[in-house]
Amino acid sequence: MTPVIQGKVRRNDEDAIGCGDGNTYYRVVLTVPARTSPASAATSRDVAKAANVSQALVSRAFSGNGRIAPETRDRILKVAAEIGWRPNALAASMVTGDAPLVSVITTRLSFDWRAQVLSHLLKAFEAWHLQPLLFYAESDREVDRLLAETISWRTRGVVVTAGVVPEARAEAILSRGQFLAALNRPGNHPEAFSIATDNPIGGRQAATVLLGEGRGRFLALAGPEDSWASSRRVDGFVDGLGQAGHQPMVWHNATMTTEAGLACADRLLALPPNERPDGVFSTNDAIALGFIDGLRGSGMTIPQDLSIIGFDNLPASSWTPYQLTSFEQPLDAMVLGVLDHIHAHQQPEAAQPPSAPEAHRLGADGVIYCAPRLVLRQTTRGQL
Amino acid sequence: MTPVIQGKVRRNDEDAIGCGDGNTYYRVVLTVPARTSPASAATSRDVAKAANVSQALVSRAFSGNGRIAPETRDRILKVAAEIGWRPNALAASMVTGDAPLVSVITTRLSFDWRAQVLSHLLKAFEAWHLQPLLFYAESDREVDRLLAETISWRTRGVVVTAGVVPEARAEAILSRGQFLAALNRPGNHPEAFSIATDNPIGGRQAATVLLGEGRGRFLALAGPEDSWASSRRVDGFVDGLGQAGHQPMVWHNATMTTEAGLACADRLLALPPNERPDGVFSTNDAIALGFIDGLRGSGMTIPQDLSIIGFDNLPASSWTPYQLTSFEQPLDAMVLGVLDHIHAHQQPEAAQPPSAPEAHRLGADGVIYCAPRLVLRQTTRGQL
DNA sequence: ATGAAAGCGCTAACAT
DNA sequence: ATGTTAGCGCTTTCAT
Repeated sequence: MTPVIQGKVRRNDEDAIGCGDGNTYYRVVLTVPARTSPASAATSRDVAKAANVSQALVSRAFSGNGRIAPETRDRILKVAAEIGWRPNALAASMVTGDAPLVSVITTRLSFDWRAQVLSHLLKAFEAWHLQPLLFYAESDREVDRLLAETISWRTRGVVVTAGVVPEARAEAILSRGQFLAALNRPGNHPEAFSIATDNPIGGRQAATVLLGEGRGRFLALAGPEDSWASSRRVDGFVDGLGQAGHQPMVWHNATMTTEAGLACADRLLALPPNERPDGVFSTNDAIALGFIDGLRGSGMTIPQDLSIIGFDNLPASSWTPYQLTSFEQPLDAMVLGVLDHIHAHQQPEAAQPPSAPEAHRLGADGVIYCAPRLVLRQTTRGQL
Repeated sequence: MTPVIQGKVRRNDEDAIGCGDGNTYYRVVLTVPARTSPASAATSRDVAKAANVSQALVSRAFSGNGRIAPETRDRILKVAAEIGWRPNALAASMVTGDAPLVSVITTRLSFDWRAQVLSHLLKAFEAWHLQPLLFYAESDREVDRLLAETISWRTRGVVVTAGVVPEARAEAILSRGQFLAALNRPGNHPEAFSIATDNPIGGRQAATVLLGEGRGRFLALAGPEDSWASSRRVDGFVDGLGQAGHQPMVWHNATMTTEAGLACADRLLALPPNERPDGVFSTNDAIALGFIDGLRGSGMTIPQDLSIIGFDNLPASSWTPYQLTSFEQPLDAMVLGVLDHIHAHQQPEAAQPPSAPEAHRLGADGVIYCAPRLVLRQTTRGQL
């Protein structure tokens, strides 16, 4: 079949746009005629009629619940396929009071860890026949509103990967029997599930590495002060250094981007050489990568003059010009943990220990902390 | 409120895991008691009872359809908020035969263009109060199956950002009145909406730039042969060079990753110096970035010995060590186009010209092509 | 301005 | 093994 546009194309010559590429573009309006028959959606009743059975049998043919003769089943399935009918999951959820739907709160998928999180989550949901309904928060302030909108869809629960969960909202969600799973942030409720990278440990390990190199002036490149993960990483770093009698400078950044990293490099270079830190821990890789770029051409060399450790282990961190020592977040373990929780929520009787194979500890705040994995590269010279 | 875990923590000492970080991790099993009341979900009837009105009024209070006294409305809204009730969108869709749901087919969100696409789409949906239901395809082979699963949810239509849409499937979707929007791929049906980057134009422009520099030996770093976008970019490149009497080598790669780019660099370096291409067009930035890294330390300098142009304009392409000349895909225009189509689909009578401000042309294949934007950086020395 | 009642497309309990 | 029936929680006529 050759796809042929059968609509009318309206081309306004006054809308011609030259692009300097030797081509002329037009604003084009394509009008495709609507289908003659608005396709009144088929129902199980239509299938039943066509297969000469009762409507209930159609339901049974697809669900597998209740008795049905195999040959009847096959006939129904064949007829349904011809008509192009599948059970309406929305209608089914009316009756059963449950749809295999999960709400997911996410935010801008920039060049960072978030896209990876979402990707892993989506893959896991697909594997478990859970349908993710996405709620996009442009800023953290919108998260609570989205959490509220979530309830219109009567999903099994909500996975939060952005912003903070207000206590009252957590209670509201849990009290209607939904699960609440917070990824890399506190759940703010005793019954919420929360799993996160062990940020303080990462910070402490970073301190250990830098101290082991004999560094003496330390700097933490942090995110916003209200960023939970970043703050915890700094806490651990401060802690680890403190035990050795050191204390780092902490530079906060409004955004955790490469641009912020470049600015931090400028700030460092503005210091008198003898006051410049030589042991830097960045609470994410994006800042660290920008920082490294900002130091290029300044005469400062890594790791001779300065060591730097990042967090996230982005793909770019292993690229030739960076070779950034970093922490890999235990993404698989965390996603596994979330799915374990969802299953346990669905079948409380069959509750089994979480299958996450990674090491983890339970914090006093109810958060399950999974250890990050240190990936040593060329921006440090130490061994653990 | 201090979050206090009230469940029992079971700690198996035999599961102790040392991590070499001075901490000991345990596999921890946390048992939180189930809520005493399984929270039988509230319904509009509960709200009605509490507000001393009929159930129908509750519906009117929220929908705004039908007459209702303002004070009654306020009372109902207040009561509903106390109870924590919101209209069940699934139930509503039963009656109205329509839910503000959109299916989105996506795939692995790796370090590439896809995360950006999804991010923009999600943001647009949020702005238009459309709820995206995500379908994740680990490989292109799964796309058709997901397309079929899509129909269980009676969404308004489906946006495809991965894989190919079989003609029969397109027809099945469209025949039930759903829209079908393909992003950066053909819709394979006259009534499907398809919008894509003008890949051939990009390829041709790349040729123009490289020819303008006086390059004489050309190479295209391509993706798999069945990649629609990559192939069209190569087509344009071959075309543009052909008009000047040149012909490039074309190296196909199974994956369009930095790793593939590194391998291509090795392949180039294995050629005798006088046979090496000096004008390279990569059909995506990831390959180009890997290629640049692969050339480091080889003695070949960019853009003296060799120019390279990528496609996608990834964030990393503007980083100091790369400064890659590239094409920015007209993402905003494409997403806008998709949303225009969805609106037109919903209200055919109010059909209005697409609001995408970018230049675009209508291909003979029914695809709306939006011009990419050339971003000149340091891996080329030419001017357009 | 409000209420009563029908019914969306299904599943599940019950009857045959 | 199959059919009949009663809803699920809403929106929407239609009455009052």
